[in-house]
Amino acid sequence: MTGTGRVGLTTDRLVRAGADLADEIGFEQATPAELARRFGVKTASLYSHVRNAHDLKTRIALLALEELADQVSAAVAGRAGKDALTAFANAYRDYALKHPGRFVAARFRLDAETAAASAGVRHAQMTRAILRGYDLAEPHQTHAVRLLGSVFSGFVGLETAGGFDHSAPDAQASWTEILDALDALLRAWPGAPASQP
Amino acid sequence: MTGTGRVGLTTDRLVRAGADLADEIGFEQATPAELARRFGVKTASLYSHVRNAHDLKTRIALLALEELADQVSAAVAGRAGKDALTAFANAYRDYALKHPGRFVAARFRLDAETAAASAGVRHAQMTRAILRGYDLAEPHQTHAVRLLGSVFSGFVGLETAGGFDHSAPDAQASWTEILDALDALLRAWPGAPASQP
DNA sequence: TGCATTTGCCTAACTCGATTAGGCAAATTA
DNA sequence: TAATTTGCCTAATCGAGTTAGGCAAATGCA
Repeated sequence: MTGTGRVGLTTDRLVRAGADLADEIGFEQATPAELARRFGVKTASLYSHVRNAHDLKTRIALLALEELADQVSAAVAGRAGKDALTAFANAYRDYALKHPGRFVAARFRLDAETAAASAGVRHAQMTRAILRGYDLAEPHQTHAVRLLGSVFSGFVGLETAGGFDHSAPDAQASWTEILDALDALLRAWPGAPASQP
Repeated sequence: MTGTGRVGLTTDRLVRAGADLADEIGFEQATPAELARRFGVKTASLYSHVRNAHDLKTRIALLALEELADQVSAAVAGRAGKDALTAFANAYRDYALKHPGRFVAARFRLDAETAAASAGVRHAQMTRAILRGYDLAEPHQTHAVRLLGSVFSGFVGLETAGGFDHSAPDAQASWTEILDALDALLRAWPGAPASQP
């Protein structure tokens, strides 16, 4: 803002500020131009730290995936069964509600190799870990993993998009009951043996 | 493309072409500039038919919602119970896979009044109609509606984003089993009375 | 401490998309 | 055929993204 010499730009600072920006004004609006404005710097100055606009978004996405994986991982640690399921789901949803821009970023389309090196794989691993508390053999386990991913991403996506805004009851009530339902479903997954020794 | 006089632009033709464009190159890339190029026309010429870029996207979204509601409604007609559930889900998913750009458009954030006047309300009604075949009193019914919406939108969203691309088994297998699971879940929704006269 | 080198941000310049205002010719109507 | 409407164009502005090259501050080294 003040025209004072160097501001101390860094790829990392840009990405972090970009993520904050995304939370404030939306991931799509988190552009190099706006970011430069925030730093009191000319847009061109960003280009020594970030390759281009797409690169910036990719880095924000990777940061969000990382943060989200950390939160979920911390929440799930030491829990099992429904307890773990709930902790996972709530950590995921809470992150999305607290960081809507980052959440959108986490769903940004990454090219295959970037995705493979991202924290997205930790998400998959953690989802699978949740199912350790239930009795699901393959391929049922994979199907269940995908169901959980679908429900979480779908519900939170709809919620953050305002999909539940103009109807009762509030989203929280549905969320709680849906987690109960998912737990019941996982314990009695059709086609999988009910473990009854 | 040929500089021949008038091309016959219409709001309707623009929106329809815009939807096709979205399916080909992505909803975000379905811009006035690209659309004008397709019609062999200057960008400025679109502005007598469409207010601006946002208006264009809104209209594409409304078209997609309408089409999707029509497809789903046709598929569900005359069916009940699991049959209806499956028909609904498959119509929804098939539409998304065949029209990825339109599907993204259907999830475009509309302002409240536009949304209220859109075919989005038909979607909500139809989802609720599915549950007629199951025995769910309020508020369970609403929670179940939201679960279904979450699963469908979540699964298809992940699938079209390539989320299931690099793992076995294929998405279709999971989809089928997830529908089985949802049916079972709806028939034994926790907290709701199992209708056993 | 002084100099050389790196490096960070700037200016300048270009391209392209969105948008508005106003013009001219084709289509429509009478 | 004359009058009017209407459709697409030209011209022009603004802002975003991006690249190339410059100058000064920071840093490294003697």
